[in-house]
Amino acid sequence: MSKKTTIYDIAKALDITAATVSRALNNNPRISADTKKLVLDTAEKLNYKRNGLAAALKSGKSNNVGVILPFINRNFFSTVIRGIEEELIPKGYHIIICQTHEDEKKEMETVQNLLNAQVDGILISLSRQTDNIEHFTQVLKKNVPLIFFDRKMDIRGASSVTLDDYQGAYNATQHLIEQGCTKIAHMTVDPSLLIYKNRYEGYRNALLDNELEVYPEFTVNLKSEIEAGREAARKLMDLENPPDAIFSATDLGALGAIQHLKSINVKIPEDFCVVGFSNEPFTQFMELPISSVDQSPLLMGKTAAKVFLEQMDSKDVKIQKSMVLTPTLMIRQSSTKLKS
Amino acid sequence: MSKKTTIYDIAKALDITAATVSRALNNNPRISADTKKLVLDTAEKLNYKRNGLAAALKSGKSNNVGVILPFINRNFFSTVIRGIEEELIPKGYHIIICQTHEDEKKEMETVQNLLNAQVDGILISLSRQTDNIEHFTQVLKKNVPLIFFDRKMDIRGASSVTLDDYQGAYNATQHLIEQGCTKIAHMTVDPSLLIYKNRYEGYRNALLDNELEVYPEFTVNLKSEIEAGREAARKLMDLENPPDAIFSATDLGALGAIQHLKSINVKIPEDFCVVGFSNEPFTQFMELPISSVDQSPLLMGKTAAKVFLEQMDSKDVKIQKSMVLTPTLMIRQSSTKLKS
DNA sequence: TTGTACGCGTTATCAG
DNA sequence: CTGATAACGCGTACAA
Repeated sequence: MSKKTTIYDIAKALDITAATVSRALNNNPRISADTKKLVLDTAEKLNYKRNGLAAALKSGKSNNVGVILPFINRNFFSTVIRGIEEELIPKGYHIIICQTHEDEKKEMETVQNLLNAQVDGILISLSRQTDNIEHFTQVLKKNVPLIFFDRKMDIRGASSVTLDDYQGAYNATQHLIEQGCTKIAHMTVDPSLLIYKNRYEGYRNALLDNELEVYPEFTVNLKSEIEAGREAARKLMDLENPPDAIFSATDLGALGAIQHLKSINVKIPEDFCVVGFSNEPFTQFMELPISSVDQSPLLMGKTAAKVFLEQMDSKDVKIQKSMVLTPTLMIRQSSTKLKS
Repeated sequence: MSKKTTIYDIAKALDITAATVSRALNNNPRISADTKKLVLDTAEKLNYKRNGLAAALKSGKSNNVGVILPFINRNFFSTVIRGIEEELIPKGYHIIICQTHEDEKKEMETVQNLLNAQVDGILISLSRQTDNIEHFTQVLKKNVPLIFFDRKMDIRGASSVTLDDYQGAYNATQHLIEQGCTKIAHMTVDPSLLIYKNRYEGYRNALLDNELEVYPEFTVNLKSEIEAGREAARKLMDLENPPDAIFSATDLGALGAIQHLKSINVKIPEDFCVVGFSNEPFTQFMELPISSVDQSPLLMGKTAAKVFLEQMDSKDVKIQKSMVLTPTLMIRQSSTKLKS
């Protein structure tokens, strides 16, 4: 089981001091090429492995960053993570991933845990809108970079990388209008979350800009689940004056709606168009591929990571950056009434 | 920005020694209830936060465990992670997640990184079968618990939690036979990976046990992608004597096959049955729901975590545990020829 | 029950 | 260019 070899061991072997070894190992200029090579060689020989913890304790830099998000098992989020990894791992960082399951209390605990673990930064997608920002101010007080992605909160000192949800929704709605739809319904989730509020606004303003009426009964709340989508569609179609299109703020909602519509023999896209949001993979390979708004999750992750790196590079100067990515509408069969 | 408060600060405030504070904070029995309460109170008052790094360095326990897997953005794996989290986070552990993207070199690097970061254990799902086990023996030499899940490797000292892939495949094939299918093809991925080998064996033995012939040309390799599934199905159906059913080792493969079959107007399930493997969510909500073998990912994650905890609890005694979970066949429309 | 003293492995600041 | 020495913050024998 042989005790781990430390820089002290290799110092003894070379009859020099640990300080010199440390310098050799860390590309410190104040060392001769000869001894450096000597150190490196015997380090190899003794199978030396640097103890990250000790270095972290001393330098105050753990090389860990925390990523907090609602769920990991959703393509959007897991792809964001991938983006973050692609930027940060090559720089020697480790990613600690924590799921909140949309639980605010868990979010606060998690932030505390990560701070205690001395992470170098926190990238977070909010679990839900909350008045409580105490845990975030604590992060900032400790001078730990805090970057929101997708679901943000406006806090002095915190950066953010988000999608232009308003624009995405506007484009989707505009597209439906161009397909000839005039009675467009909207399925949203939790309007207290900024992203859903913005999607609603985009929907609403697209209608207004086209001089279409905004019927309150055409906007329904639902959870992001298929059953809820089915149920919501049922309600909409039971209206006296039912819609002829749905712009859903989630893909699963759109899928549920389509399932219900098919069950009552509504023809899509001929008589009814549907657009979802998130561009989850399944939207492509359904029998009836579903139009959806892509959120560039990979880019979002990479961008958030880069913002973090910037903050690290200039920790003295306080930077606060808000970046907004442009969404892309993926037009598929579910909303292709006109063949141009 | 106020420097972080340490146990020294709170010791000074109470005019006692840091050692006492430490004891109070760690439920050490050798302390009076009075001073303990006093310490806890002023710790609260001074907003003390324990420095995990320092504790880790001293105790040799980082409270971090590494989870290494091929991809995070696949329902199976992300759900395993969720299972691991549910067991380990309440115990105060942090989860460091690393993706290998099926790259063996990256896997080896990752293992090294995690060891240098002094993780308390490593849970891993192999990227691909490899002859090189050096990185694993290093883990074991350092007496760090190593637990394989799903994709394992037999190494002395390492534990594993896997699915009974053989049984899953056997059941799926048996089910197809019971539906009246006699010419059953199999789509596999990388036969060098144990899981796929076992699935093949299960398929094969189910045929043999039912006195059906095993045609070599009925087994095709593919990557786990839709296009590959389509392509493979095309090849199979172009045979002189084409199959009347497919048992695919992946769900995406099954989906691709179904897409091709539909495109050439083969009726499913009347004239052709398909079963996949993994029970990915999309299999349920396709227009034609796809039968699939469920792998109990949540349970697998929880079990792997529990095995890890056992190892930690008795680090002196070497435990090596191999657990095998039983798969469940989810029968859906794609293979329901007979209505019983 | 509490204090003393030291070490975990590394890095940084001095001198020399 | 290199050596000695002091931290980083905490835990724990040992002694009192």
